Amino acid sequence: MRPSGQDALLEAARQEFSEQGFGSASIRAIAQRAGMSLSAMYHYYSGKQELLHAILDESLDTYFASCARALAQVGEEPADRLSAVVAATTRFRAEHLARSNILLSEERSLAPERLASYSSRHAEATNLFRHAIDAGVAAGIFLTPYPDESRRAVIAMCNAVAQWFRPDGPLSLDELVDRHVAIALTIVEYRPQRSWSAGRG
Amino acid sequence: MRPSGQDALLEAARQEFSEQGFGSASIRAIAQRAGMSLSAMYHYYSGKQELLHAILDESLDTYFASCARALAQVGEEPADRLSAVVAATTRFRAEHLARSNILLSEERSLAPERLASYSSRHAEATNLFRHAIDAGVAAGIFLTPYPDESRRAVIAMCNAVAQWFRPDGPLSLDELVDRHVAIALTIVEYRPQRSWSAGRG
DNA sequence: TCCGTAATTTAACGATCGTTCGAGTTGCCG
DNA sequence: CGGCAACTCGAACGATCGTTAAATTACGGA
Repeated sequence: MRPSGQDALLEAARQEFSEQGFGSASIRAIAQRAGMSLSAMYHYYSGKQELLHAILDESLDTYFASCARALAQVGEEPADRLSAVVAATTRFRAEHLARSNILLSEERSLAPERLASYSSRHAEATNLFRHAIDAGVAAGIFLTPYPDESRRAVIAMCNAVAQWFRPDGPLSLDELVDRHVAIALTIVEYRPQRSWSAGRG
Repeated sequence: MRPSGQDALLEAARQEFSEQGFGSASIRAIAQRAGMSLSAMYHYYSGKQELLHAILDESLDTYFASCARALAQVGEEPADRLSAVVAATTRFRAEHLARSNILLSEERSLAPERLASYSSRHAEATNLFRHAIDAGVAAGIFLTPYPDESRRAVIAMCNAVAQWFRPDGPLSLDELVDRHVAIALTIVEYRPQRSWSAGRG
């Protein structure tokens, strides 16, 4: 069976917002792309803004779930946690190009009331990187003198995937993820220690 | 004396396009911001598209001039050339936030006819990084196993500056440039050699 | 069967958009 | 002074925008 009205609508809106930008996208084009009339759309969402809000919310849910799944499979070692977050973020950017493009460029189109909650969740995502990197620096296994700039560099590397990656490109996603993890560990200047668990206290 | 009509118009358009996005920006708001009537604007530019084209063109001119100036002050050593390009790009992003935001997000708003020439110049900018990095890898002083992904990571780090940097922030621009250069050399895994000039041939 | 709710339709509203037109003003050059 | 070009203006055009209203169909439970 084909996707229900809601799903088809969100998918159509994702494509339009991602391709044209929120301001240039037309809700008539979205409805047509979803195979329904303009008014049918208003039965599900009360307007263009709520459509954007729904997309951003659902996209963040998907992203956080992906990060949580990756983090659940590793221990407390900062290198493993950073690797997990880098891998999850790179994979999300590549597998959800439209979602990522909207997340990364349409924050300005959010109504002021909704911007606060979005910014809060955005900061929460940044903290996933921050905690892993700061923990590694504190433990002496990440030698970078610039934890903040390193974090921004790692995040920027992952985010940029949404701008250039194409599924049919020469590089497989699995290979890209491995390379991004390696580069991220290079950026923070990861130097493994013999025993992590014994190093505490 | 205050800026002439053209300059005031371009500055106003930069602000509006950067804040609202090309699609959402109104040429009426731009004209008002520039202190002239709507029709006066059409005396200088034949439409919204040409306004965007003029901004992108002038921004790229400024960027390339900045890169050329930086490269003219260094020799042929790949590390120096990469450092120069990273410094010039980081500085440009920070000093021209509006220009950078438009350059990095409004390519999709360009008319198809003009997109070709823009993409060509954009690729030329990428090549500044590519040549420096590939030369270093070929010379054996950049040890990164992933020159392409390293290049994308370095460029992404520089580009991201336009999204978070604020002139009144805690970090001075000079200090940020130094850190970005250091991180870029870390990403490509720069290992200095005793004598570069003797290593040729 | 009847009722109520969901789902979907066509039509239209007011607003704003990019663009154009025609006339008016300014200022320089001969 | 006359005239031409650069410049500026208010008003309007047609199109499209987001949104709303009224009316009709589909359908599940009492």
